[in-house]
Amino acid sequence: MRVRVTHDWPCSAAEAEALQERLRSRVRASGELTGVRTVAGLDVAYADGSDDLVAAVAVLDAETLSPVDSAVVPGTATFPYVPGLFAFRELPALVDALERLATTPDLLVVDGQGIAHPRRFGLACHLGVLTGVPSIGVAKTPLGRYEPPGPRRGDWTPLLDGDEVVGRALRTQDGVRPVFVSVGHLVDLDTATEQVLRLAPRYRLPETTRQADHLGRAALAR
DNA sequence: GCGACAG
DNA sequence: ATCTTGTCGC
Repeated sequence: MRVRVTHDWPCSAAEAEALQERLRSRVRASGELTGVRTVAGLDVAYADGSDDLVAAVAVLDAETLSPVDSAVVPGTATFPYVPGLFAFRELPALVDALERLATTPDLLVVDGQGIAHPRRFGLACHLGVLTGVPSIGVAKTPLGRYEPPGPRRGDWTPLLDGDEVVGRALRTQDGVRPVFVSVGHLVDLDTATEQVLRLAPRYRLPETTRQADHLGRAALAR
């Protein structure tokens, strides 16, 4: 698929924050996603503690969850890890990987936050805006506060930043820790929740994320 | 002001 | 993110 990078790469934390403030206005946190045929999972694996990394994208059939396309590319993180600016570590390699895809997925499922971010512009929003493809963030740990949801698959509670609802703590399987779902771009929170549940019929994390994770690890081992 | 803080 | 032992369950 083709990705339109519409901005210069920031060279400092201040520039990166300013870019997030600028791009956040392009985010559309609504939409119901009719006719989703394929879903992409995006993940990055790191070589030990270094900045060498592998970006992996796994595209699955939305119905059967079987693989239909994938891309795995090596890269290097140029930004230090700073919560809030996390996207700038993984973005370049993930964009490379997306560009090597033979197809254009109908939905992006990103390992990290979307709107649930100090400036409402997490990695999932950034990728959604750059691609114009609907995106959602599924994080393993929250950036905001939440009360534990009920114990059953499908139970959820709001994820809060102050008094603002920025996402949901969602139980994807009975008795497992919740995942943290937030809107990336061109979808509403109900739809995002519904998609994550559909993509996680058996395990805590969506099948898209798991597939991408496996691809990345396998590439690191070589 | 201080602490907490996606991967 | 990544590093680990043991343990539980299909």
